[in-house]
Amino acid sequence: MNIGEIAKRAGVSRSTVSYALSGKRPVSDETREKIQRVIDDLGYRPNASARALANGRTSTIGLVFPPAGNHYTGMQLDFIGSVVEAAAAHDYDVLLSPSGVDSDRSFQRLLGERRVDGAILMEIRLQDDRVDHLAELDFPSVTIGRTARPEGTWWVGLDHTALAAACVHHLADLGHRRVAFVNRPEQLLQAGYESAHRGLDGFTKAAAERGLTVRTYRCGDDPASGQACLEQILHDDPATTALVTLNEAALGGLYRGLAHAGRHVPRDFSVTGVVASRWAETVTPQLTAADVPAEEMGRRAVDLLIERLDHPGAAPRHHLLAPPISLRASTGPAGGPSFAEPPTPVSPS
Amino acid sequence: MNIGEIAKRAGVSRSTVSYALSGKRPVSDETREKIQRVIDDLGYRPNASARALANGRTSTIGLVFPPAGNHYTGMQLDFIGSVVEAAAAHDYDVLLSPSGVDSDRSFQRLLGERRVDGAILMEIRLQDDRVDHLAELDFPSVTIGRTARPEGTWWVGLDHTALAAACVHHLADLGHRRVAFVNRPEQLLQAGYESAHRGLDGFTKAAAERGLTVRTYRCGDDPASGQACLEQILHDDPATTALVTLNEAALGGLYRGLAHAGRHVPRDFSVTGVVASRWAETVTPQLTAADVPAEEMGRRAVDLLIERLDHPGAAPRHHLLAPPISLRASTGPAGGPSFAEPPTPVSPS
DNA sequence: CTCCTTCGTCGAACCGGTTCGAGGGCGAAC
DNA sequence: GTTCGCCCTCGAACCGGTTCGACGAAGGAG
Repeated sequence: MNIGEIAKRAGVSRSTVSYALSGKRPVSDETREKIQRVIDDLGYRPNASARALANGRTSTIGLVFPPAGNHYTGMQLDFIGSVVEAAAAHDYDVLLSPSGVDSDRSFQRLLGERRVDGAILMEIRLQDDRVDHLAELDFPSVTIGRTARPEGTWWVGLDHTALAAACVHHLADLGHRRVAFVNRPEQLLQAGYESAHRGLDGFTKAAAERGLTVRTYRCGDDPASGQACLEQILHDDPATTALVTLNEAALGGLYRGLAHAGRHVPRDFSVTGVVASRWAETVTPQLTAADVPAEEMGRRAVDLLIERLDHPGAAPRHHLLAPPISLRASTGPAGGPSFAEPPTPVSPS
Repeated sequence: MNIGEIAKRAGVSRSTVSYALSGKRPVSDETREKIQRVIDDLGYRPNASARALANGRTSTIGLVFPPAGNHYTGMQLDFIGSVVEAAAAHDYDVLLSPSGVDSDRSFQRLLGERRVDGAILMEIRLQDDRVDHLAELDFPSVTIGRTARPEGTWWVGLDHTALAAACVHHLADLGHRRVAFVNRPEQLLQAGYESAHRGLDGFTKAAAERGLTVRTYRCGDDPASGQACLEQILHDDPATTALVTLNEAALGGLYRGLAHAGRHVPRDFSVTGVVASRWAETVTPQLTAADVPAEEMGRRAVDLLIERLDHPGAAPRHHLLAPPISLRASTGPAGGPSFAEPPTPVSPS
């Protein structure tokens, strides 16, 4: 079931079969039909490894996955799904690489062994050895996120600074004066994760601009940490009336902490942040948030990579996205109705 | 930077370099060290395509992903993560295939073009053309889930029948008599999804055994559908006091619907089901549920596949898992404390 | 009737590894 | 001093495609 077999049965040479399939040289109608008939009969498909060896391209892109052991968030799933889908539309496969540690084994596999034509990197750090390494090699790649100095590289990113600032302004406009910020875990900040740092910057600057009193927290990527973090917030400053979070996975715990503390959302306490819409709509009340357009980002990353592969030497391009805040049900005016309404038999969740 | 270059610089033949690397024939210490030095200097790594072509194995396994366009659930992410991680431990890469439609394009790519040595399939149906097709070809594969007749095949599965029954018994033991079942979407049932059918079976039989009054529902995989479904349940039978769900993605909506209807969980209404622990712990109150051990299932699937690849002709093996119900906070006795306790100022979420 | 194109096809080389059979060098046994 | 055997290394063939140069047949121009 290889090309020689097809050639033999069709009574032509191997090269003719190849040309009939690729169309790179003219083949007579008669011959082409004869070959096609044999191929259909036998269900022949050319061997991907042989093809990759011959023309130097694997038709596969690598998706460098955050290090395993972390808790994966829903956002990451959305990235993966959209990347796979977009790649399929361009006839590319996606190879998953659980890399993260710099130039580790699986990273070497992808590049050194030429398993992929290009790569998409997730979970970018401000200083990122992987990105530097790829740039040095001039290996075709696109990052989802950007380093401290993204000039001259290919990337798709979110304007975390602006998004966090927008959250602050939203809360300030509602009259909130004492606001907490719930960031990603300590270890991710130390590792230099882009979203955590840029989000914190945007929050801090906007809060200073509006003269807010703020406290910032780092919080583990799980509900239990979220709950603990919220208790800490209310312990440190019981007068806090709102929070901004980048921590999707802790969200359920933050809500639970508020419920346990007897703070009703949004009457007594407002919550907002930067979260994938799927999650924002899962919690009750639904979260007012800057929706991370994960699906669009994945798709755009693939499109950029394909462009880079098809046009080597093209000028670097990027997309910086800043989705608007979707108003849902988790924010309200500071102070709330302050019992102007009767304490109706509220239905707790 | 190919094997010939290494050979030339080390002053040996290409085959000697190959043997030095693979160890399949003895090579003198002196020669081996000389070769190793050159390899280290140049950072040489053998080309994966060439190697795959020569020895017929790609060191890659395919993960056949549910069709895109579906909403991905957290459970799927856990499967993917654990499969990638387990595969890396065996020095295999993972190629993602967004297949699902029977014998479609990307399925053909994986098998026909020999991109992978074996495959792991997710989202199995009771009658599954993909599984039949692979069995016919005797292509090494393992399914996460099992068909109606899994005898003689390799799989890792969950005993959905037993799990749903355990949920029913748990509720019946607490005194609930009118219970609803919230299944996956209509279209997945029609497609024959295993979990939806076996879960429904287990629920129905156990409910009959315990003499419960039940209603069953199909519900879209998103919060909005969950909320609508809950409204329907209370509309159809306001005396319903509990529900069992297989629908992770709708869970947030079910909770929201209960809150809107003024039913407190678990005082007025109990909720349980089969859900990944990560989600069960995210909602408030935390869900009493049979935790799907997604991480373990992914790992076992890889282990089985590797075993099958390493020992062609080995007797088919499988793992049927039935994790116990984790008691959390979403179920309670039917009728509840019925205001024996004072209506404390409950904190609504 | 020749000469020159054009068209369609073929054979051979190549991509970068692996593997098999053979052979050179050397020490031990006779 | 042969002969045998072992250890190590080499050359060649092969995996299954792609691609280049060449060549024969047919057709048009002179």
